Amino acid sequence: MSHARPTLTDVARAAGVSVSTASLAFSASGPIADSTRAKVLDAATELGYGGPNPAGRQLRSGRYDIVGVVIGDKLKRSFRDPVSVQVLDGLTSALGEADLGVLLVPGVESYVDGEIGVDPLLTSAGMDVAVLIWGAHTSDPRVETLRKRGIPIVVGEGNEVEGSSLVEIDDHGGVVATIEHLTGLGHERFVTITLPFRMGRREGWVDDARRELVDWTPTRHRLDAVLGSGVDLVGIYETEASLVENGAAAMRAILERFPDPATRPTAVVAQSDLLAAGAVLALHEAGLRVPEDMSVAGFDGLDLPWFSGELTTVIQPLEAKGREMGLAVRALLADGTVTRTTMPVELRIGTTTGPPPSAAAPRNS
Amino acid sequence: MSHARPTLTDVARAAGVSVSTASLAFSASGPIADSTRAKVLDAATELGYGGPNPAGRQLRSGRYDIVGVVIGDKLKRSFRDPVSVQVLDGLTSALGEADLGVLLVPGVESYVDGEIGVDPLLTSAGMDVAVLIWGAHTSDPRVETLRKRGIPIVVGEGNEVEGSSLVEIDDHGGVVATIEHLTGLGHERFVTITLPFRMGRREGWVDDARRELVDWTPTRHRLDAVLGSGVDLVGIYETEASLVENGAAAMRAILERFPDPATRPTAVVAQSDLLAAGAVLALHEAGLRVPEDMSVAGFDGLDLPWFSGELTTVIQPLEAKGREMGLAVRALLADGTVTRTTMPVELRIGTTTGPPPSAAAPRNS
DNA sequence: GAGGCCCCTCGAAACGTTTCGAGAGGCCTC
DNA sequence: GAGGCCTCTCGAAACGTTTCGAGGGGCCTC
Repeated sequence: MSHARPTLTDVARAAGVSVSTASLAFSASGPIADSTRAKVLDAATELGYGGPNPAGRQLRSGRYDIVGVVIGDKLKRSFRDPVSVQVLDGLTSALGEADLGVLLVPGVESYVDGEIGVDPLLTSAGMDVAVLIWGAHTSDPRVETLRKRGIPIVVGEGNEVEGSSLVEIDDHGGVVATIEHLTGLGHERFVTITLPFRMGRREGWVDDARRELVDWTPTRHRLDAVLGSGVDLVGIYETEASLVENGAAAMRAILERFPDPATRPTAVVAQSDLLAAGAVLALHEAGLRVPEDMSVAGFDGLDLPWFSGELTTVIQPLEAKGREMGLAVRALLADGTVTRTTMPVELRIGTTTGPPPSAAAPRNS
Repeated sequence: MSHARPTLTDVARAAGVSVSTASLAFSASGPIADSTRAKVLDAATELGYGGPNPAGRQLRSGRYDIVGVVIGDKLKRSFRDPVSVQVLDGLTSALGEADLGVLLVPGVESYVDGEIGVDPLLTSAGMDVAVLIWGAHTSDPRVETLRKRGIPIVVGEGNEVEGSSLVEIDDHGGVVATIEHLTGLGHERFVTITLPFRMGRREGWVDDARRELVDWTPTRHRLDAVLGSGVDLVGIYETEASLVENGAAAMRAILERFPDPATRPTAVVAQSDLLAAGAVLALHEAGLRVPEDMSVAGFDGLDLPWFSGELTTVIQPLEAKGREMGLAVRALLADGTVTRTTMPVELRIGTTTGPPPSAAAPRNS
């Protein structure tokens, strides 16, 4: 008796009220006299009652007040990436304001032979809405699972998924602005360093066949913007992860492939700031100057306190994007409103881009 | 009818079996003939049944299969800090392996006049165990709340909380090894840059009164190790957050307070790698060399790809610590076993520490 | 003083599942 | 051929809460 955890019924009995009244005292959702509430709360304290049992509440009300947040393929990668972290940050604060909890869900359990296993949490955990932070297509097995469970979805950076809310940024516009800035400076030969293409990651130069396999939306959008701009793109280097070391490795590969300064690409468009920063580091390592020998532009607008100089980059409102997703969740929860938002970006011109070397020191000198 | 979501009862009826048998087909926890299971599963697919309702399951079984992870005072800070991120990473993978979900819980809702408000999620969300990643004391209101709810606790880096599992690292040993390394090199005048002291954050030099107010366990352990080592500690600089910029600001304050190279401290013990890295950057900024003009040691063993050289630091097994917490959770869940673990650390001597300037260039030269 | 209205409290009915012990039926063994 | 055991299925009983409509009582107004 003293061992079993007290229930609302016990509290009600001790307070001398009905169970329904006791419930009201906690939920604050119905009319109740202050004196009655106090009586109930006192009885609760007396008995060591820790508040209504969530399971009971959830079952009866049909609400969990929990949002499942599906992050990249590995928790590790998502947490390491400041971009995801900032989005997550905006998202959690917007959800927290509505007293919604965030349940972390790994994206996929396994990736074997192209077969994607859905994480058990996605199939069994209680949640009112699911947020797919990084992309989804209609054929996505995760979408399939959620749809079957009747859980509404908010997608970040994905293809349009029927009946789901979508929040994305103007990737295309950002990259186009970058390219225009660079061509305006006189650049003619470009290389681009891309984010991972798809779940089956690899690192290296991209050929035509591989180019068709871009599956991850931001990668595709940003690559398409370069391809569509008509500039002379002499190479596409695909990375395994958006990290400094990957950017550095990419730059080393670029320098190795184009040893001759005369024919070397003069501008590098990296799809993320960390990749760009890594590229700059590798250039310095090789004794080259930025932007005198090569211009490097990034994407994200991260604040890199350790980076000397300032990256030319596309500032995307990461935290605001997260918040926007949170608002989309709340709209879905409030009245089922499906929304679609595109966040604007802004080109910031830093110290890592400048005129190409041929312009600064003409070939005939 | 076709509108309402089907329940297990509907599936059972459609499959021509009892509800309990249908339940067995999903839970895989009882004996059931393969043919029967197939029949149930087919009926489920037919009806578009997405699996057992979590609320029902939770209510009946009393298990949520969810672990509440309480992070620092602000989600933002935790996510920005690679240290937390790595711990979180290890924790989530260890929990994921047991199919336990991670519910993110902001530590406190508010901090006003020393009054700590507990986040509503802590009082109302369903969870089997709570993990306090960064510290707790017995009088902690969060501990109070959880105890009342009967939720077992795993604490990382905290005071011992009665009846809770604890996972910590050997802070003291790490700092002592650092100090010994530095005194061995001939250093005599030390400064230490500390992590935040407590929830009410401030930045600046620490006087005796403030020194009493250290509330955060790693900060206290590491500071006590310096104080107890008997070296000449000429200043304690407290930071507001463990970030590169805070370390740089601290170093600027140090250089300002000790303008004379002859009396300046020659060794800086920073309580984190980011602080140490920031300190090194600020030294370079001021035209000083590391370690020739000043030695800097950190703590954490982070991998900083952008840092030129290698930090002398104490390597703590962050991810392993997270995993260890996950194991503690599982032990608690399995049979209520309360554990207490101290993880070992290891001093790594890098390129940021060396003999003090007086030794390299004696005063009488 | 009576009628009406508002504020508060109450009882009953779900919400959908798992668990438990009982029991039916089939097969093996002696 | 009968007994026993094993495998599988079943029915009933919770699990603890919220919600809904009904209704009781007090106070204000006329």
